[in-house]
Amino acid sequence: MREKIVLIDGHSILNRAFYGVPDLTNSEGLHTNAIYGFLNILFKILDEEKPQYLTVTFDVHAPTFRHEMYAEYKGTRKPMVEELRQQVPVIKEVLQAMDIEIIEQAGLEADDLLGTISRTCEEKGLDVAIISGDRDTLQLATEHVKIRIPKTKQGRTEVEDYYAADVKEKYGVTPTEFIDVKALMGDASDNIPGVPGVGEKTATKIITEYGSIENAYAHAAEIKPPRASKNIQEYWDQACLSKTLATINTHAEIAFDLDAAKHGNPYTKEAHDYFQRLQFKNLLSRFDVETSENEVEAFFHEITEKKEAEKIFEEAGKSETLGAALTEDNGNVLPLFAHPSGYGRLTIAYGKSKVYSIPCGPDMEMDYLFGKLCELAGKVKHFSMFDLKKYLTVVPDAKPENSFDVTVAAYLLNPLKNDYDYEDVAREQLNLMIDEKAEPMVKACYEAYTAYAATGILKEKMQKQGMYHLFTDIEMPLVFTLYDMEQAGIKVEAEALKFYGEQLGGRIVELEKEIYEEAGETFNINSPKQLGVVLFDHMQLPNGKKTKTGYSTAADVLDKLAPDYPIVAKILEYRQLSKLKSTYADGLAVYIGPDGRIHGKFNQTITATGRISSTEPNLQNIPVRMELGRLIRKVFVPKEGCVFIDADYSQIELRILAHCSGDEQLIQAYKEARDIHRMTASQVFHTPFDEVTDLQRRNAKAVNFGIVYGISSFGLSQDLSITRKEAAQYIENYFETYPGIKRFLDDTVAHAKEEGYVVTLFGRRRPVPELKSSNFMQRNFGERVAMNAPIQGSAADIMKIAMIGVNQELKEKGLKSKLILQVHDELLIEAYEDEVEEVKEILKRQMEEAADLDVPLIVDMHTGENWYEAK
DNA sequence: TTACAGCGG
DNA sequence: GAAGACCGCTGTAAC
Repeated sequence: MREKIVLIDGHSILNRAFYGVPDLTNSEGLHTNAIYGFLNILFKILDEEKPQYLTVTFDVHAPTFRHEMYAEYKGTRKPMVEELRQQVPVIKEVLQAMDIEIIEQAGLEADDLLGTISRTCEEKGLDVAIISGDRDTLQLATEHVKIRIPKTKQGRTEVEDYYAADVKEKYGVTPTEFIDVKALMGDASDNIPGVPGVGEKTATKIITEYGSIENAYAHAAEIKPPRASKNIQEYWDQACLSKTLATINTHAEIAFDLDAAKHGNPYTKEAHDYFQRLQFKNLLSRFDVETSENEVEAFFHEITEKKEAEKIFEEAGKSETLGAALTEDNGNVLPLFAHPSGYGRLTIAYGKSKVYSIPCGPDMEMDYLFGKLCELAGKVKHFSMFDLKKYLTVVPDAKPENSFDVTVAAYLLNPLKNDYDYEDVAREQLNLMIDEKAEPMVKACYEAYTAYAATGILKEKMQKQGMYHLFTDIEMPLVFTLYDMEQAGIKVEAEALKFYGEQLGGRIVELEKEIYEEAGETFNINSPKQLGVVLFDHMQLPNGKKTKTGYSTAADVLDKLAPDYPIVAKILEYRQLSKLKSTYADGLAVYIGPDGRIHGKFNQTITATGRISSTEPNLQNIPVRMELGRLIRKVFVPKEGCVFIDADYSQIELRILAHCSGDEQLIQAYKEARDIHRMTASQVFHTPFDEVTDLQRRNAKAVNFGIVYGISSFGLSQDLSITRKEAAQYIENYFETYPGIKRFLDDTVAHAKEEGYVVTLFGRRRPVPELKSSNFMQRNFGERVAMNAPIQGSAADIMKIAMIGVNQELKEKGLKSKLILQVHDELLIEAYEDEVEEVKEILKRQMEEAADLDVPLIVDMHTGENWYEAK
C-alpha cells in the first residue's frame, strides 16, 4: 500500500470558497464564508482520501506573480476584496489549531511550492493529491499525482479528478504539452500573453500535432491556419516568454519536511474553540466524540424528593444570582398533574455546581413550584431568565428592579442577530456547545445554568459599553409594561369586522369580472407574474421597470398607466381591496379571543434600532392613510364605560434631529412652534414664508423625511418624481439652510466609521458593519443607517420611557384605565369615562417630559368611541 | 423558502 | 458607473 499526501492550494481554494458560498458573518461581524467553504472542501477531501500526510500552501502575500518582471510590465492585479482579505489570517490560525502543516515561502508562488513538493513526494514513492481551483496545476498530473478541482454547485461540492491520462482525455494533450498549449493561447488572468490569433482550439491542434512549441516553430511553415503560422514566427519571443511563465517550477529551493506534514487528529480543543467562535454549527458535529464530556453537565441533577427540593430552595434563596427555566417536559408524570399552563418542570441554577431540575409530580405540583419560584424571585439580587415576559403570568411576583432578562441583555449587546436563545448565549458568552439531541432535562439545566452564568458577563459588558442604565432603567421595566399591554389587549367588534370583509368581498368579485372581461382572459390577479404577462405581453401596455423575475407590477408603476388604461385602475382597486380583506378583515378576525379582544404580542428584541415590533397580529400597521382602509379602525373599540385616548408625538424624529445637531435655526423654529415644513420650503425654494405653495411644502416635507432616512439624491428623486439633479439641488439648499445638520450627519458617519457603531441619546448602540464593506452599495447603505439609527433609536428610547411612566402612574394612582397599544410615536389608552381628564394629563405630561431636549416635545391627543374617531 | 406587494411609523 | 431612501409584519404565489 502506497502512502498518500494531500497538498492543498490554500489561496486558490479559499478564493473558490469565497465566491461559491454566500456571505456569512459571525456575531462579531467577521466574514466567514470563505473559511466555511474551505473547511467543507477540506473535510470532504480528508474523508475521501484518508491521507497519511497533509500540507496547505499559501503565497506569502497575495496577490503575487510568478514572474515579477512581467507583472510590472503588465500592471498589477486587482487587490483582494476586504471581506476575503480578513479571512486569510483566520483560516491560517484555524489550520494551525487543527495541527495542519502550512507552507509559505517568500518569493515563491503557491504553484511552485505545490510542484516541488509534489515531485519530491512522488520520487519518495508516495501518492499525491493536489487540491486546487487553478487549472494550471493540471501540468503536474502524472500516474501517481492526481489533480483534484472542487466545484461548488448549488451548495454541493463536486470534485473533478485528473491523473495524466484524464488530462489527455479531456484536453487532448499530455500534462507536459498542456504547458505548451497555454504558451500559445495565453491566459489573461495569469498575465500570460500567448501568441495573438491563437485560441484554445488552434493551440491544442498545433501541440497535438507537433508536441511542443519548439517543434512547432521548427515546422512553422507547415502550420495550418496561415495566421497562426505567421504569428508563431513573428511573436516567437513572446511565445517563449509565455512558456516560461506557464511552467510551474518543480525544483524550487524549499525546506520541506515530510515528518512535519504527518496528518494526525485535527479535532483538537483549540480547533473546537475556533469553530465555536466562527459559529460553524454543523461542522462542530464532527467534534462530538471528542468534546461530549462537558464539565458543567456533571453538576446537573434531577430532584424528585420534596424534602430535598425544599432544602435547595432554601439555599437558592440566599444566593445572589438565580437562573431559572420553565419547560414543558415533566418527565412523564401522570397526566393528572399536568398544569394548564403547559409547564411541567422548574429548573434553577445558582452556582457552577448548583443546577437542579425539578419535574412536577404528586408531591410537588406545578403551582407549588411556581409559588417557590415567586418566592425566590422576590429574594435574590438578580433573578435571571430568558424571555421573562413569557413567564410573568406564572411568576407574577417578579419585579423590574431585580429581574434580569438575558434575551433583552443579549439583544442590547448586538441588536442585529435573529435569535437570542440560550444555545446562542451559551455559545457566545460561555463558550459552551449544547448538543441539539440532549435530553429535555439536560436542555432545561443548560437554559437555567446559562441564565445564571451569563448574567454577570452580560452585565459587565453592558457597563463597559455604557448601556447598563438603558437596561435597568428602560428595557427591564419595559418588559413588564409590554406584559401588561399584552394582557390588556384591545376589544374588536367581530360582527362589524365580518361585515366589512363581506362588503369588500362583494366589490372584489365585481372587479374581478370586469378585469377578466377587459383582459379577454381569466388569470390570477394576485400573481405578479401572471399579471405582468397579461398586461405587458398580451395587452402590450408600455412596460416600465423590471424585476429579477419579470415585469414590475408595483403600484408606482401601475399608477402611471392608470389614467390611460381603465383595466389598470381596476387592478389597483382590486389590489387595495384584496389587501384589506385578506390581511385586515380576515387576517385580524382569527386573533379575536373568547373575551372579544385581540391580545397581540409586542416584541422587544427584534429591531436593529430599538423600536418595538408587533406580531400575531401586527397592530402597528392598521390602515390610516386611505379612507377606505381607515374605516377598519372603527371596529377597534373601548370596552363598556370607556373611551379611547390617542396621543401621538408631533414630529419627534425631526425634533430629535434638531436637538442632536444643535442647529440654531431649527431649534429656534421649534421653540417658536413654527410650521417646519413651510419654513424649510421657504428656505430651500427661496420663497417668502407666506407665499409657499402647497406643492413646495409637500416637497419640503419629503426632504425633511429624507434627511431622517439618511438622504440620497436618488432616493429623494424617486420619492418626488423629479430628476436626480433637482433632488441634489434641494439637498444642497437644505444643508446650506441648516449647516448644523450637515455637520451632525457628517460627524455621525465619521464616528461610525471609526468605532463601528452609532449610539442613541440613551446609550443604545447599533453596529454598522456595512461601512467596512468593499461593496459600494453596502457601504452607502451603512452610511444611511449610521445617519438614521441614532434618530429613530432615540425616538424609540423616549417613547419607551413615556410608556413605562404612563403605565406606572396609572397603576400607582389606582386608575383602572389602561395603556393598550403603541405605534412608534403614538399611544392608545382605554380610559374609563370618569378618569379621562386625569389620564389625559398623565399621558401628556409623561410623554412630553420623557426627555429633556433643547426643543419642546409636543403631544397631540384625541378621544373617541373607536380608534377611527380617536386618531 | 423566497420574491413581490403593500400596510404602518 | 454601480443601486438605493430608514424600521418593521403579513399574505400570496411559485419554486
